[in-house]
Amino acid sequence: MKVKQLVSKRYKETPADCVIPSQTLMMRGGYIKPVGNGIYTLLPITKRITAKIENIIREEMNRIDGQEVLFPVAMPADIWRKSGRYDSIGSELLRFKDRSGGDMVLGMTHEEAAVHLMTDLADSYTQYPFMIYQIQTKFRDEPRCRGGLIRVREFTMKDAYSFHTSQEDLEKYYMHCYDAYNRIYARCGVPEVVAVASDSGMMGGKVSHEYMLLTDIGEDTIVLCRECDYRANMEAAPCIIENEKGEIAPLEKVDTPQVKTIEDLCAFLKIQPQQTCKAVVYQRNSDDSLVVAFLRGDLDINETKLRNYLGCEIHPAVLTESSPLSAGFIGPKGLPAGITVVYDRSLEGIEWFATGANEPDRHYVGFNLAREMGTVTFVDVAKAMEGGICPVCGKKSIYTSRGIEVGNIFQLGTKYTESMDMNYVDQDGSLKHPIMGCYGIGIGRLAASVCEAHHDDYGPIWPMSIAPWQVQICSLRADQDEVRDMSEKLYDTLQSRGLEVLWDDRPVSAGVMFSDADLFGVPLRVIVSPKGLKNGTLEIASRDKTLKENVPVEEATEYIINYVKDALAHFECHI
RNA sequence: CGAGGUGUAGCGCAGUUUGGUAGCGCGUUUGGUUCGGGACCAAAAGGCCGCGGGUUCGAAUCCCGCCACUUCGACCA
Repeated sequence: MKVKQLVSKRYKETPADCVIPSQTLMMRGGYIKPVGNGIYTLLPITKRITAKIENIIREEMNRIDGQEVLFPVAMPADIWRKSGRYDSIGSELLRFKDRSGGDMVLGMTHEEAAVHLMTDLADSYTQYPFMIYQIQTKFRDEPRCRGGLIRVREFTMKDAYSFHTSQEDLEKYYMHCYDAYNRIYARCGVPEVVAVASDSGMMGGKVSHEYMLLTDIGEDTIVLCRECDYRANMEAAPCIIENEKGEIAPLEKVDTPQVKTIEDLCAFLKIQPQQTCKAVVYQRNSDDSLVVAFLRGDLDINETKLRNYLGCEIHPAVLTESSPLSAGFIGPKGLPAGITVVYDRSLEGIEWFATGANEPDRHYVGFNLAREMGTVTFVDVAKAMEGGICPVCGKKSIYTSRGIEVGNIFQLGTKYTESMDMNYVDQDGSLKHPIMGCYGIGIGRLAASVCEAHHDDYGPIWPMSIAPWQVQICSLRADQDEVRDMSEKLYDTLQSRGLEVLWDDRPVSAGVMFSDADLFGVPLRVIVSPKGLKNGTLEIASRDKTLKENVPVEEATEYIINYVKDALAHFECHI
């Protein structure tokens, strides 16, 4: 491909509203063009990258016996009604009507389609296990898109669904998939992507992992241990801390005028946040009934864990004048009836703390939960915190990091096969629901994440395995016959040897050519110039700046081919 | 859904306060000079100033309504 023919345009200036490096560079480099909110056209350069990512994924899915299929994007609502998700999922599921008024949806995930397909096809235990996957467009009407390809509404995803006749078999396969995913990220040039335990959310099921690229611009918070390899999403991480019991003292009600926050309370009483108990108030979405969660004052509530414990959807409460609760002065003792109360286990064993007295401008001090409230049930609903105790190794070595989720794997169980009534006949003649797993990777997000992980100020630095081209030829002064002839010969030879070559023979200044090359991010660059040819050499340089060498013309071809081959072999890829 | 911001040439922006010929830089086209890190000179093309209504002799500018995009938050396999 010649640069002058490439459908693409590079920009010197950063487009407005770019917030992360990959977005800036992909916009400046002519990789993507926004069409609407969270909707992008991928230009040829991006398509070349994503095609390679898809091929790597395909190889790895096939290696674990996956079979590629293609589900529809637009589906009749019926199968989504059958699973129950037509009603349970919010407006991120795009619903519309066809010409005859029938309800339709755009696929945001394909569990329903997978079960629909397999219901007829896998009716005997002898056919299990198996996995089907597809690489296809998803549409999710996200409320908030962000960061170029990092969070969009329409995107390409590899989604896979496995079916099993036992939990053991699912778990065995799940581990194969776990390993396959690690191989995929390594082969795409981001071995730093790590699997973390996660909350399975609306997907149902128990065990799940998210694959995270740890980076400051990530949207998720990851909890990690400095001493062992424990890693979990904040949503799923248990909060384990040590309590100072405190001295037992009589319960005392004190005036605390206008002291509404933990910070105010600590300043007012001259105590530490760990000596307080804070209340967080939610309402159930279904009937707006109140839920109060109490936790140690220095901790934050983990809504996901609270939601899971309650088993229903909730939202932060709106406390008005007429509310039975005194905002800022809520405590365990003397709460009005009819309110669900949840005690976080961070309160367990504290014998002295300050908390609200459920009347304006009053707090209790010397509160002893066991004494005041009797035996209560403690639940884990707080966010894990820096310096907390690792649930695996038990050391106080927990820290947090941000991450981009570039894939996930779930043990689904029978949620969909039950709701959609998919059965098989088992060995003993009984009807059973297959057990499912599902496994997703966002292709565009992965491409952007690789850019996020590997770039400099001037552009992306693509790994050889997914680079849009393997070699770029920069012809400085292509108007001179020697340069043009040498370049063309090299271009033809390399291509005939199976390499992917981008050739820039435009009559532009060296600065423009190099700046554009930086934005293309092609791993290996060959510079053909009058200066070099005078010495009988070509300059060969790597985009990552680890290589810069003048190679004699007659050796250049083999040098380049060997370099590319070696680099590809590192990723288990080949010409 | 909440709070902000922005819509002016392909891209980045000024102009709006105080109404009076629509501008600048980059990019594009043509000619010339340059030539190893975003060169220079000269000429040129390119705009329903987001949309609709209103005020006015006159609106990019003031008023009303709408739309879109966007940032932060809420939300999210």
